[in-house]
Amino acid sequence: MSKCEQCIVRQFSSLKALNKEELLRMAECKTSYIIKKGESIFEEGDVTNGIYCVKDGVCKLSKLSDNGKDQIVKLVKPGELLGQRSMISDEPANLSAIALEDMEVCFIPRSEVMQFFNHNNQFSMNVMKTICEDLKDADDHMVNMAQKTVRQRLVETLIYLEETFGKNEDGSLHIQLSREELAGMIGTATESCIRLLSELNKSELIELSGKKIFIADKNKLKRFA
Amino acid sequence: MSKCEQCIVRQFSSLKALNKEELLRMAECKTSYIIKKGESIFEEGDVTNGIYCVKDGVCKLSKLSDNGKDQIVKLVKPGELLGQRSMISDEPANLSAIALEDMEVCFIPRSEVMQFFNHNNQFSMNVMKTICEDLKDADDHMVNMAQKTVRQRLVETLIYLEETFGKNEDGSLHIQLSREELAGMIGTATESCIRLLSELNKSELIELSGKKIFIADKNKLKRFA
DNA sequence: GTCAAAATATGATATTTGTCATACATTTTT
DNA sequence: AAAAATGTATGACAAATATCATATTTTGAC
Repeated sequence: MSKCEQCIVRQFSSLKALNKEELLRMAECKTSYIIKKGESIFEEGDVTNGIYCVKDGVCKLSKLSDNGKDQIVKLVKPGELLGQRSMISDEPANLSAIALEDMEVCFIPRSEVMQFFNHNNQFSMNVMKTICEDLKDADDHMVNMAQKTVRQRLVETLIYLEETFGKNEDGSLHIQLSREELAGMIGTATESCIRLLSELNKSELIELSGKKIFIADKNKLKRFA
Repeated sequence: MSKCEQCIVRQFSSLKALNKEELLRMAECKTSYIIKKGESIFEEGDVTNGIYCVKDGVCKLSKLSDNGKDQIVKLVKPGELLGQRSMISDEPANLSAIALEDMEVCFIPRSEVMQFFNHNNQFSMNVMKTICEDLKDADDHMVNMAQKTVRQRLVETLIYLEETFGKNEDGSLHIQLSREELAGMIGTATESCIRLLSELNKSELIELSGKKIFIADKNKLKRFA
């Protein structure tokens, strides 16, 4: 059983507020999982009974809409926690968490987290601030979905992906999304997404090479949105 | 200065967890305001320095999009609190709160609320659960904006308005929104909103009479969405 | 490596939605 | 009451987007 004390990603989440004793307790009760690309950590409606700490890899949080399409609500990267809202609301998951890459996650049972939550004020404050940030992001995201064109959303998403997940050595977006997933992020049909990418490519704002996407001129792209 | 102890709407918000002593303290430091229809309680970017408790009247929480249109994110009714997220994040307001009817609200300074927050566990838990609920609603709302047609969103919004704010004696929706505001809720152009209302009217699913909107057959309307 | 399956790309077309113009109705001001 | 301002309604049209069909390319299984 690996020690939570030495886990680097802990520093990036609410868990950074835990003291030595709490970290030892957590190390004892946590369970580590390897999640392969495409597999789910939990799905909409699941009773999770705890939170997950993402140690490595990125996952999508998505929700199946009535029209049968999956809308991606958020991407989650190492250091972030999953299932905090469900834990506090004491409700089943509202979103599915599916790995976009191979992942390493740790599960911490609800009972344990609630102990920290009730006895460590800094920890609970951290969790609350995270949820507040999520709420702000969700509101802003909602306004974008309602008011911006698909092209604007695509451009902004591409820039977000580069700024959040970085580039490979060759300059291409590090995070790999299928066209269908990218469409699911911006809320459009897969074909429309592909068509617009093609168009941006022809305008030389981005470059496509197989699955790889290069942002040729970020500032020009931003202005174009 | 009116007594918070006797305020009925308190029962509907996180404030229900406060004890007698806390209510007395709150009664002493709160400020009551009358807000006229159309006036704002606070606007995007304002530093609020406290929360508002809605005693009477309904307001909209909206955000100005880059395209110059106001997107309505949420409607807030008596018993609900405003500005909780900003208080916890310690950030300026992300949304504007504008009265849709004449309102009565009480302002409770941040310092006071934080006292309750830090010393009354039930209160802070209530606040957190409210924010978690808002987050869930925002995520769901976002998926709807991204995946549903304008017609679907209009139909669902009309049903939501009836179920949440009720009907007048004559059967018309109790809450009065301008066409522009209704368009701002569903995220579409005012003309499109008007046109679709017209269409629903011709299909005899709703009835229009001046500003009044009657839902003729709710089940049929639901199925139609 | 070969084949089948899946993902990506593109064309043709239908549908939805936005924009602009204008008419009509209602409310407010004078 | 008249005039102005605002809100609502509708037509004509343009633009954006979805859908369906069909290539083409890539990936994965064998």
